[in-house]
Amino acid sequence: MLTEERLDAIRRMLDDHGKVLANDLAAQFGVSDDTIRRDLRELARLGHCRRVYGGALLPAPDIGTLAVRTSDQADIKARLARATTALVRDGQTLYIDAGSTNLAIAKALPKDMRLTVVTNAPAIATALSDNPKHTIIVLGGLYDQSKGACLGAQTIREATNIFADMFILGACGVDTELGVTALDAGEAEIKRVMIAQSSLLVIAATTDKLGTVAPFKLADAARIDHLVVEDGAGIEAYRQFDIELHPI
Amino acid sequence: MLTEERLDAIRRMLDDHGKVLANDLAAQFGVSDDTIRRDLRELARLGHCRRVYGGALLPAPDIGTLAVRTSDQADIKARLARATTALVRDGQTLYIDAGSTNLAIAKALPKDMRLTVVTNAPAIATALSDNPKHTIIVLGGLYDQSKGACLGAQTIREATNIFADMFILGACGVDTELGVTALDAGEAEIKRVMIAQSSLLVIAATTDKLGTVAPFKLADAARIDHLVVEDGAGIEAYRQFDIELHPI
DNA sequence: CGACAACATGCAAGAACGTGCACAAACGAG
DNA sequence: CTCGTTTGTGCACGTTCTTGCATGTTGTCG
Repeated sequence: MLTEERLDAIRRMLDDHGKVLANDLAAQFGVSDDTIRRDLRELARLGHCRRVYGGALLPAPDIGTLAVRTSDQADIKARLARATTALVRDGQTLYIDAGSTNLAIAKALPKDMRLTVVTNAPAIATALSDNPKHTIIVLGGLYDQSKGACLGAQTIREATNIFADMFILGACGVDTELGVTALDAGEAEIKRVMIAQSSLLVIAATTDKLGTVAPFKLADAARIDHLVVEDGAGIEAYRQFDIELHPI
Repeated sequence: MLTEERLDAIRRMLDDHGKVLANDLAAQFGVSDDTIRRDLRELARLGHCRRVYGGALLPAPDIGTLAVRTSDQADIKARLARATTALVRDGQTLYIDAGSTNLAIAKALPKDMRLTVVTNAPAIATALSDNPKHTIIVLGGLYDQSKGACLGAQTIREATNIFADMFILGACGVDTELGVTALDAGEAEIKRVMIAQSSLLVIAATTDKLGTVAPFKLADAARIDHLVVEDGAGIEAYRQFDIELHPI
């Protein structure tokens, strides 16, 4: 049997059953476990499966989805959230877009202030469900599962009617030279609108976002008003733009 | 059985019943208590459950009102959900409005069907985040914290543009004489629009909803196409309206 | 307080794994 | 045809992962 035939057969078995066991495959094809492991490694590399101890599964279950990202670096995000919510004043209207850091910020918003929160991330609306003093406006439209946010024309249309005191901009690249950037065209469009409709631009970012550049430009670095980041990560370079730095 | 399969099975049991017992799980999977405890620790670390003495519960505590209702009668709601999702066909467009039963239904939707789900409940959009074959449309607008849904003029305006094969109507009163009713005027308005825009009207209700009447009328009982309820609760009276009954 | 169940922790056995190497078959160039 | 190269495979080795058990600790209930 040719190697590629075997790989194809494994893929079919994965599609049929959702999982395969390395032992079974070795016995079934009459090859060693090592060969099967090599096959699974190759299939995983091509994104056709996800290796687990004992075999492989279809790559369907939530890898890299919001839940995982949320628990990632949870302590840092909580500290970023506390520092960011300190910038909020009673009575303000906030745009908050999607992202796990922004979700942490939403949860940390002071419950005793009257705030209006406008968001295109359903998870953020849900997180604010037990804050009776907050007015929450959801921007609807087509929901992008991987981003956890509503994107597209409908969402943008709704945003153009709402002006805010502050926009808490979610995960993206921040660079002194190339400014603030987003990974995705659809994501970028709604973020640009939110920037245009807000007085202050606030970014809370983990260190890995600093100095990185994504394809779609949102704004110059000078447009940023407040930057909340971990201390030490070469943040001094941002002072030249009159950005208020909040190291944690 | 692969470790990850076991973790997944535990998560499903948690979703269905709202709780799991370490002993039962060990017996059921044929592994030691220690292994189950390790699994529960891992699930708790990922935020999928909350460990308690003897087992684990759904992570209810911080989200307050909505979450309490969610874990309440979780067992019955999971059975209602399974019976309701059996009515869904590949390629259909569904309206799903807010409510803890509807959230359970959304989670139980078959992942292998291409569905378009339109909802005014952010929690339902979030729950469907890991279903890549589903198209999700969020109806935005002013978010009502106590209902967990977007209500009001903006939401209604968006709904008037979307027609669906089926509307899965959430918690309200159902009575043979006085029809389907809602507790709240704002809630009632959006529900009426969703009813008007849908071919089939489906209601999945716990027994306490049957025979109760709320102030705001949504539709006559005869408008209901499918009624999914617990068995025995005097459901025969609904047969006169040509409603398809699905006792569980 | 005492009995007992559930728990955390450390440890050891076995399974699964990655890596490096050797061998054989297939292949192309001379 | 012969030689060197490439590719696929199996084996040996050390490593990592999972699991169950033994230990001592903590929590629950009468």
